[in-house]
Amino acid sequence: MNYWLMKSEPSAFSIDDLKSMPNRTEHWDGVRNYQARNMMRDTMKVGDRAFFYHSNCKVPGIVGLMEVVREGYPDHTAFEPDSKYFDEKSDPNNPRWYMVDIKYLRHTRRVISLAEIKDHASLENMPLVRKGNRLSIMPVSKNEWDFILSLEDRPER
DNA sequence: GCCAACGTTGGC
DNA sequence: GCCAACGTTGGC
Repeated sequence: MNYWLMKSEPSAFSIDDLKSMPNRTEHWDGVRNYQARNMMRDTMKVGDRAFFYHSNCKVPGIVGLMEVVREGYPDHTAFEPDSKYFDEKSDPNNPRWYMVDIKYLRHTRRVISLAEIKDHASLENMPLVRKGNRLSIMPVSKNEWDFILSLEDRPER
């Protein structure tokens, strides 16, 4: 099983939005970065787990857990002229952008903030805390996954 | 293939 | 709102 971290701005799509969807499931559309695209298209598998990360907000951090329930398939919003994710260069016969379907599992018992993640030496290799990294989807090692989950029941600092 | 200009991301 | 860092674009 692979582990991931997926960013979303809560003002656009939050973990509560995901939880409120039918079957608590939604497609993760709008990713327009090739590295992230490749991971969704080639690497993410049904059953993989992912952290839901709130970015560009008051307290950026990990807010919940999700599960991949459908593997990479073409992101149809790229073909819709009215979508904010429209990309005229994405040809339906040779789609440029892919997405996966993701299901809400639960909120973390508290927000694991970016500031806290930065404080732990065992998490220093996460792309999330590397300078200038802008990947919206990134792999998480099993050790990092387990360590972050262990933070949940430590008192908030 | 280089690189300047531009747009976006995202923390602060 | 600011701005550093990065990816993309397009002229040459």
